[in-house]
Amino acid sequence: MGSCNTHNPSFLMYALIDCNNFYASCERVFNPKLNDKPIVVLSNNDGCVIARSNEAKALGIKMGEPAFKIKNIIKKNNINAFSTNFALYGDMSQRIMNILSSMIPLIEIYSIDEAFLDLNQHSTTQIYNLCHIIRKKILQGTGIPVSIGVGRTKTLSKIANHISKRKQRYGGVFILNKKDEDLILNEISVSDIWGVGSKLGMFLPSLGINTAKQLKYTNLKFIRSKINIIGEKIVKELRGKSCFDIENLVPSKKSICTSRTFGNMVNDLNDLSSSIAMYATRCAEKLRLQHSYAYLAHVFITTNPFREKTNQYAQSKIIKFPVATNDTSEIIKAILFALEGIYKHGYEYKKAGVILSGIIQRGEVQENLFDSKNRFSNEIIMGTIDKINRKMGQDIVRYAALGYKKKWQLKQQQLSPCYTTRWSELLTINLN
DNA sequence: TCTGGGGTCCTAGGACCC
DNA sequence: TCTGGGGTCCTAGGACCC
Repeated sequence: MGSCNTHNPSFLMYALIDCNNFYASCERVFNPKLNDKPIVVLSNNDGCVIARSNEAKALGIKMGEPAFKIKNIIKKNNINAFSTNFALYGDMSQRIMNILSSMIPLIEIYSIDEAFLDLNQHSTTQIYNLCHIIRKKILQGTGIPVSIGVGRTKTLSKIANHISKRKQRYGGVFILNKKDEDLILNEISVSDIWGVGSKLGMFLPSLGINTAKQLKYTNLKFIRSKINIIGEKIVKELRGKSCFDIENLVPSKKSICTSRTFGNMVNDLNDLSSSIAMYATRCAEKLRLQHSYAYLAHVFITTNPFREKTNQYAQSKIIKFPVATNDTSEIIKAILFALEGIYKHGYEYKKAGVILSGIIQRGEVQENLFDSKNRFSNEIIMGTIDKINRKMGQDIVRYAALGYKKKWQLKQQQLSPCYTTRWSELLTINLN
């Protein structure tokens, strides 16, 4: 944890580039009929709204709203609803990040649709021109519109981005210069600051702090005592002292989770076991992908908390491996054993998951004197399975515990084709 | 009426992000 | 009837040690 950079020359600038309504825009790229039409993208099981086009926002559809509650609005306004297509969004994201990397030496891929850029080598005029070129290149190369905000710290660049996205007149690029900061921060509500969530968004106003400008001029020690060290860093960032650096190296994950809400209620232990075995398999794959090992595995099951009238049950268990592992069969075995311990007959289960933690790198694995496993040959087997499955398709080679009948499978009734990642689903254009 | 002090490590839970 | 998924960091408090 580095301390804040107190020598932050005024020419040092950060940019935040953010794709506009990313998932909705991805759907649009391959289906131009959707231009100017309202679009929503739904979470797994077509459950909640997780992305909206501007037109859908204008119709009053809220983020996170359950789909069944807005069925009528969707029908009445001919809103195009899509199931999530992460293969498509992930691939589009990669293309955008590749374009950025080719133009800017230091970038941080912050999320699937956002990146921070280090622009410290550039003057304000250069930055302005560069940002417009970036927008144009991404639009030409991928069809995705983006907004760019520039400021003296990451937090200020987030605020600048907020403005560029909401005020059409800036043409998608807003540069927050030092002299204008107080004026702009005065217009920003504390709850719109990066790092201020729902709880702080209510708490800060109770202290009389309503705008970003008010927070900026609040005493540091006061904030430290009332909130925590992150609160203090946010204030410093608002003052132009950079506390959050550009992180251009992708750190390996410290925890790996695979969990799903089921398409249908599940009450049978066998069905639960096959789903859990599948999640353990995905987790182990992710673990091997970053060449790490885990010594803790966590399994959890829960009934549907929204169904208040039915009996509720939620339980979890953590298993500690004698030697850190990334072997799918070993993880499945441990997880299924733990599941038997927490499973209770007579409940309708709605969600289950597996989390791996205690993650370490290859060289850090402590061997155990009483270890009976042949870890060397297991690694070769895992590597081979990964290779085959990557080439031939997920779960072509699978453990028997996964089964084939999937009562718990997702509902995805509005899935768009994988235009960019599956040969059979490439877009075809009729030239007659 | 009184019950040491200080350090480290670990973990559960909360808040935040997209 | 129908309500997502995958992460990170911080803190408080307990266990343990000297």
